[in-house]
Amino acid sequence: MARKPAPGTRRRILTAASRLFSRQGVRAVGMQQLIDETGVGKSLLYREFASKDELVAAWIRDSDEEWWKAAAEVTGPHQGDPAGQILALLGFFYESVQSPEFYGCIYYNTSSEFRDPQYPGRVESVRHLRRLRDWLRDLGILAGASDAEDMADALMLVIGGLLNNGEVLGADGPARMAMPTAELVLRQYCPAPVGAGSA
Amino acid sequence: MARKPAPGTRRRILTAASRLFSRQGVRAVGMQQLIDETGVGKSLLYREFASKDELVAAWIRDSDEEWWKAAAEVTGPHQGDPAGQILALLGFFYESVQSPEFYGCIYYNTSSEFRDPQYPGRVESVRHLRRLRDWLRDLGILAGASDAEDMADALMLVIGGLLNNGEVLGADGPARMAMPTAELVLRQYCPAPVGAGSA
DNA sequence: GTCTATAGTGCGATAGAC
DNA sequence: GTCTATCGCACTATAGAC
Repeated sequence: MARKPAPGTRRRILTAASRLFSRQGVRAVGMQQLIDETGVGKSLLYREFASKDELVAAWIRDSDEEWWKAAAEVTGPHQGDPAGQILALLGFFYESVQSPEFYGCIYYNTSSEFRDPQYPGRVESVRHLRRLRDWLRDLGILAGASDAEDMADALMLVIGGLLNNGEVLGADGPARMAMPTAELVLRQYCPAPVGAGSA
Repeated sequence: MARKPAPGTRRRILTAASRLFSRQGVRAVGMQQLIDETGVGKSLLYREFASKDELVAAWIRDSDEEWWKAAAEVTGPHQGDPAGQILALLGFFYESVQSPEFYGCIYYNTSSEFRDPQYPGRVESVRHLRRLRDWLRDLGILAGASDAEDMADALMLVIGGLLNNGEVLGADGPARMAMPTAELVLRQYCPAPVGAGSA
């Protein structure tokens, strides 16, 4: 009889791709490298992912999915306190920047590596960032922000600055001001953002 | 006697390199493309720049130099008003993001494309961003900021967020909040940042 | 394995200043 | 014509996608 297809091959490729792409960047990693790392054959790799472009897109989609799960875990304990959820989210970002495993935000980085708006990995990256922005807006509405759209965009500025400066200048560069700056933005737009009594 | 060396060759290569690298990213542009665009011969190109890495570093250095000239012009009219200089600088960033010629910040982008801390183009990029941060700190001191280091880092967050979100999400995304957010930061740290009378 | 593209080298031909 | 900067092309070797 024929050999059964090994389960989890796709997952294994995705895991290796994630490690290599996020560390070294997409363009710096060849398909051969994926093959060497996973031990998977070329034919199988190309059966799972028709092209490198498609693999990149699948990696971004997969990371996006994982990210939302992690974000839900982080904000879960602050159910019913949208401002607290926003701060918890920022704290989550800040932690990830401090990790030795942080090599920059894959959504910003992949967009920066591929400028063609049609490039699948960029399309997925942009989608992720838009979703994040919209989530912040929704939380802003729940928190009673005077202008949730403005607040969401201002917070995206802080997040983008945190992630990108964190990669280039390190966690003790501008990144260290992410939490205070996010709180400043939150105070600007929300009636009683955090456990702050009026002065 | 002999043929004179054509003047401005190096400049011409640098100009073409700047156009292509900033638009498409460094890794996406081949040396052959530079040769085609400039009409320069391969041997001459490699005489001016011993390697692509060196060309990239020279391009970043050159752009850095140009940037500081432009920044001086922008802040010049606000001599003696350091808070005004900071706002003018932020306005300058915001304008560049709105330009149709904006393809993202070359310093953040190049750092994101090359993760090796030793890569010359990254070294130059990091240097540029550090200088910018230090300049903001110096302006903060002149403006009487309560904590100029914190303020400089917070402003770097806004700038990084502006430039990177501007490239990915467009000038009417989070980028539009750059000026209000910078003003918010400035008000937080400076006694009388802009023409703001106490309420 | 195949085919393409890349960085980088080197040489002969040519263009131009004297 | 002489001399040289520069171009254009052929070439290697490596790495890439598929």
